[in-house]
Amino acid sequence: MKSVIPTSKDHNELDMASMLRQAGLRPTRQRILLASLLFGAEKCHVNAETLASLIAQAGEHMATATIYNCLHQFETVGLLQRVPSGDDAIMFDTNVTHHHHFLIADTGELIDIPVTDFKTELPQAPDGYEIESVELVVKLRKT
Amino acid sequence: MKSVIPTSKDHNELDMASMLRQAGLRPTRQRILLASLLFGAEKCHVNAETLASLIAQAGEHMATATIYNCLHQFETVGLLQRVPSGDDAIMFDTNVTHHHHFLIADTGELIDIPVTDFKTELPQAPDGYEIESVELVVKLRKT
DNA sequence: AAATCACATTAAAATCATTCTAATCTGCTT
DNA sequence: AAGCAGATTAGAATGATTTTAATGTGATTT
Repeated sequence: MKSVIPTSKDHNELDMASMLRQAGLRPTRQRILLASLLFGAEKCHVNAETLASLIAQAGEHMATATIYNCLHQFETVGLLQRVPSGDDAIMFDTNVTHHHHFLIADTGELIDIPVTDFKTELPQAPDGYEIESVELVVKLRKT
Repeated sequence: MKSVIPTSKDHNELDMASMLRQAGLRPTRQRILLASLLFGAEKCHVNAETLASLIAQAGEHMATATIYNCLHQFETVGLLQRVPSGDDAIMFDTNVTHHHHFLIADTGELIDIPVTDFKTELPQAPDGYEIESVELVVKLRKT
């Protein structure tokens, strides 16, 4: 017999489903799972591999292609932002506000820098072009 | 009978050989060829594929692994600098001075921005770390 | 100038992240 | 409940890069 009282898991899934719907994405089982993993906690910087581990840890399964599809769809609708990364895998950020990054040289770890932490005077865009985005990466090494 | 008068090609090769030696690299035939292609002209932004084409155009041949090896060695000794790139291939820059880049969104083309073109007030590095490098990428799209 | 040795180069296979394919499945509307 | 567009799937394909294990080559020593 299934309980009628919504559990916190159910509640979370409802949240994620409506978030997805608002973003114009059909709330499928796998998109809801990914959304829970990404937006439920405060995990900030992920790539496909990170997510695969989280999914496995949660005792679930998902095709690799689906993970990539969803990451790109989430990016397209503005739920995620692509970020520069030291290594070869594509990294995404759940923080979609305008901000920059510290990149720890030997680990590849990323740390957000709020834009308010410094000011930049931008160069002029060449004729025929306009500025789409500005990304600053400050690479750090241990002292 | 071999001429004793150095041709301009010979001259160039001598230049490249001593450049390599100064950098602590043995001036092998393939490193000299690559150096000529990279530092002889004003080609600025290259990847392994670009180089392979240039080599083919010059009527020469080189193993792919050698191209990658040399690119990494040139980077290690400071003859090249790695630069961020929109696509998946690793890009190198023959301009090793401190500067930033415009990245044309749809072509992936890079354009140097001299540091003098704008000022940046850097954020404080977290405790235990120091700033190794600062890279600003201004992404452009056609108006 | 021959011998030597560490380092380079090589072709081919291996790897790794990502994308494609073609078949099957599933939210959603009727 | 039926049908359809869109989603997911496993597995094959791709493309950049790295590894492997063998052979070749600069530089140094004899």
